Amino acid sequence: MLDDRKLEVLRAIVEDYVSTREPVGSKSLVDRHALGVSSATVRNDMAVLEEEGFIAQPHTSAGRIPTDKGYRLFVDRLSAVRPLSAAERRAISTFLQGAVDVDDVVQRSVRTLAQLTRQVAIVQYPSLTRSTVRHVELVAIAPDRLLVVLITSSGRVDQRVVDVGQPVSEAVLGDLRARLNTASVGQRLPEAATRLGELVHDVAVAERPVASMVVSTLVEAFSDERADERVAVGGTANLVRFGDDFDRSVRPVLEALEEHVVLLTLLGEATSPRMLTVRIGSEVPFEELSSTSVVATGYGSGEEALATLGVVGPTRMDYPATMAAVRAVARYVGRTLGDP
Amino acid sequence: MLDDRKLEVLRAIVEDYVSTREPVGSKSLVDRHALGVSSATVRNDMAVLEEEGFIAQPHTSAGRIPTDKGYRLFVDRLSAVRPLSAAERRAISTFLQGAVDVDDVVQRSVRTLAQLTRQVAIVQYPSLTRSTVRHVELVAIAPDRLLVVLITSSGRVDQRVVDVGQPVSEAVLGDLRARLNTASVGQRLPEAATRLGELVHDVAVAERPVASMVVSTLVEAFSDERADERVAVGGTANLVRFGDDFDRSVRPVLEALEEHVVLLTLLGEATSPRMLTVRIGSEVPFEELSSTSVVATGYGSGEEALATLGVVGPTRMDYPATMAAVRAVARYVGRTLGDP
DNA sequence: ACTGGCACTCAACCCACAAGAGTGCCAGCC
DNA sequence: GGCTGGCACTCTTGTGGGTTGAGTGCCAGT
Repeated sequence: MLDDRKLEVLRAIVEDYVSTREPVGSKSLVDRHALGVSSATVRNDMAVLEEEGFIAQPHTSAGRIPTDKGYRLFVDRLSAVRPLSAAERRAISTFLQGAVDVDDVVQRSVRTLAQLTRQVAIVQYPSLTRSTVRHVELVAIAPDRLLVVLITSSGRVDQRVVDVGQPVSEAVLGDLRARLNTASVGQRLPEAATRLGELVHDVAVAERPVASMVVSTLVEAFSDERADERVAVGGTANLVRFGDDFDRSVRPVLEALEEHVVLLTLLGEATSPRMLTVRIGSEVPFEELSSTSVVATGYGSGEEALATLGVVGPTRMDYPATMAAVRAVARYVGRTLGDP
Repeated sequence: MLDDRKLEVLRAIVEDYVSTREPVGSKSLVDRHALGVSSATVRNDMAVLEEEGFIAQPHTSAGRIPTDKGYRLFVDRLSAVRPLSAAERRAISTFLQGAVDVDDVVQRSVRTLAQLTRQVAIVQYPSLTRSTVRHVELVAIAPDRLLVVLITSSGRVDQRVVDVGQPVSEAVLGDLRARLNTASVGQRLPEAATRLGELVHDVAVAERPVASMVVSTLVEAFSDERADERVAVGGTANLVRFGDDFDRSVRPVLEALEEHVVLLTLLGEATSPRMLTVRIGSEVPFEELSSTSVVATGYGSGEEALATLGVVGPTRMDYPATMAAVRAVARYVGRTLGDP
């Protein structure tokens, strides 16, 4: 049904439409791509492609534009993974080089990604639940009040005050501190949580209430969802491009992008750093964003993702370039943030 | 030169132009405002106002629109401070009611302000240098390494590790901790810095190096500029309004608003919570924003400002309403964040 | 000092027409 | 059977001209 040439025609249409932003006709197609056949033949192929739903015409006697289904086929089977230019690589690494802390890394990543893809970039802060415990600290700020400090591998610091209800001696505190650290340091937060839970039983009965309160505070800090939800957005100016139907629908898109929930849903479940998620047009789970596409991937040092990043742009985007950029930035960020 | 009626005419022009977004002519003016004179008279007045540079015509035989100078006069002398409606007040207070921490307050303020004014809202995080010290904590994480924790009145927590180069006994640590707290708690950060500086001389010679290192770490934390620079932006979707010349220039504005430096400059030196800064069109210190106006004010509990917030919108904005909204939100935020 | 009236200007709108790009289809060719 | 050239047809886009109407400036009159 779809022989090689028809696929080739589809690819040519996608490429031309992406670069010119105008419906592409059979004539200009054969001019720009050495297809080896006449425009009439291409027209026939296009008729088939249209019947199959891969392309459409905005109105009779205009050129064709790819449908979401067409882009999907293009992304899945027709696009080569275009490697980044050396200049682009250099840009990424120098941009991220100077970062001083997690916040800075994320900010710079957003910028880099937005500039590279000329689209809206979204970067999720490293997820607490995926990072590991680096250090736990206990401080008595009053005889019966403790300051609990949690430092994670991603560099985030969280601290809370606990009223333990009974005075705690320095010795008990030191013992508890040591136990907490040996049990949790180096662990993923969820595992650390279970380890800490078991730990309570090993403590002398007299100190058990204290230990249990401290542990539950820590566990609460582990699963603090707010930290998980932090997201940085950049390059929204790229939404506005001259001469674009996308242009009229900028407002809803901007509005959607101010909703944290939307951003998080867009990035989706953190995929493995090796995988790239591409959602095209109607595949994007928001009505307002149905004329946009989302390219996202997880980042992290190991196999599993620390968090997710990606870009949002018009369905008519340069997928190979965008995918390459997203993947490259994710790799660099993963390296930078992975195990500092 | 400018008698009362001419001022009245200017005010009518500003109000009509703001609400209709179309150049306003003499005829429609006399229709909508009971000026008590004929359109011909108004025409004469308008000719004078134009000569003086308060209004201009986009092209011959069109209505007049206010110039920046016209808006300036309007803001300075012609606009009454329109009090907020009860509903608006309620909206603000319920919006800010549920906030759980500083981050949350700021996020909610941005949203509230953006919705209320239908413009782009900017809220600066409470400035470290303007808040006070609530608590200082020292923790030995190794014999010669200390964790220094600083908690400020705005709820921000900052901690750093210091290598003091010599072992520190628990007794010395306790002494130092007590001295640090009595010297600094309740002080503004800059004053606290000087107090701490003096404190070093009172310490026994043997511990002076340690004290000095801890103090300099704290002082560094005080003046950490990054914390000062945090700014939240919201309501960018409001930039896009149908049928608007502003519409074409959205891109540069969006770009400008992604620059932290720009945002901070726009908010300007934190003014007293009682003062409202209005910068109109060309008065805004950025070329790209010369068709926008900025309304900003400081917020805080006392006389002096904790930080600044404001909105950015088209020069053709409803100044009285915007100013009232900015002032009201600032007041609520100041109350919420001032002395929690 | 204000008003009514009048001539003038100019953007905006409408309409009609031509140009151009693109299509679909068919008959013919290899 | 698949490809091509040709042709009639469609529909958007651009252009020119005429009209409309809001708005102005000015002047003579109250």
